[in-house]
Amino acid sequence: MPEPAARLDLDDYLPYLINRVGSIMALRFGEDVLAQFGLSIAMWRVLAALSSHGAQRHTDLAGLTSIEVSTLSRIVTRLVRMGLVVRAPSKTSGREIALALSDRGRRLVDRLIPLGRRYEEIASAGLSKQENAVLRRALRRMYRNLIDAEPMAVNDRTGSPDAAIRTASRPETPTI
Amino acid sequence: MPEPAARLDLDDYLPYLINRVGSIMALRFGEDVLAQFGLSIAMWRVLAALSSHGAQRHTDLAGLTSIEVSTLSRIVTRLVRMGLVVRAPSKTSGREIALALSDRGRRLVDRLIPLGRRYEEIASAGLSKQENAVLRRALRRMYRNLIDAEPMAVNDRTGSPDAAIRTASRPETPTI
DNA sequence: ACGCAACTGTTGTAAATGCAATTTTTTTGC
DNA sequence: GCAAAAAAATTGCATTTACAACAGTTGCGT
Repeated sequence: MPEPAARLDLDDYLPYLINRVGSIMALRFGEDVLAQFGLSIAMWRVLAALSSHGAQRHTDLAGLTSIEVSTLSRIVTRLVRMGLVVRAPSKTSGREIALALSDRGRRLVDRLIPLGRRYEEIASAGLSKQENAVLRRALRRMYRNLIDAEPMAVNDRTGSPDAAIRTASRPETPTI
Repeated sequence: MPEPAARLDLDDYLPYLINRVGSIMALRFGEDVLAQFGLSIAMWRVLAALSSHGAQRHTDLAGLTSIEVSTLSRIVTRLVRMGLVVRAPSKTSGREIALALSDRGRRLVDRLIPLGRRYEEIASAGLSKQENAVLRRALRRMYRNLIDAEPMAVNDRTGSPDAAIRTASRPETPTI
């Protein structure tokens, strides 16, 4: 007997709700604001992370921004060429490179921040202070839950031979 | 007169929190579950939307999934080739519902739904029923707010009379 | 000191993505 | 009924992305 056909109501499914808000938010902010400055969403994320957390190594920045390292590498190259970011080889370690905002980059970000805040306001209009607080706490909690979660064994009937392998080879976990 | 250097605290910035949760959630579910079925996140979104909302036209499906129409077109082609989706030949005078799950597609989705639900649980573990409800309501409200919002750009002539409902159709790049 | 394993960042390459046509289908005005 | 207009769907093409391979560093155990 097949499953009782567990129905899925998208409009109450958390991953769907989150993706949908994220998509429209990026679309709007990207088109309405960032495009005018010649920036993509990814670039803005990099700049914002550097502004908020200060100078970072490449790998850490990837974790902060949820951008894959190789993708980030090219984005940073572009930001450097645009004069918004500077690369500073670490004195203590020959393999690490510290990334930081240039003066121009900092000035740009400082100009962008109020616009981002404004969009945040627009998005969360109508939410009470409590609701807003709950929302943020919930999102932070979800992130932690997912970071800490063990990979779920999803087996059909036959034992999958690679469960152990998958556990071992889990690269690319945005460990903040 | 320079701005008071409005500081941005990423860990309290809604777009950032949302993007971060969306990224990790997609990464985990995609790697742990979907990969074993030969599906990408985008494919799963399409299948889930068809399951939840029934047969859809191409454009509507794009709106539902926040996937750009041309991208969706190719994804659907692949799903059809995989035998999971059928393009209902739009009868000459009949209804114009073009895309639907095949029997095989429906069976697959029915098997995937509990797994998605499980991940939803994992993600929202530790949240009370009230918090969970607030979270969902907040996300729905944010979506509506952003759909309805006027572009706040500084230039261009005002009053875009195009009241047509805007649908998020961009990327696998959720938010900032 | 040595060698090997793990870390860091970059690059090669195939696949995915988004925009702008282009083609196909549906609606409309007469 | 039919041609024009509008809307929907697909495709061409340049850009972007992710995975893997690579090259250079560091750390650590022996």
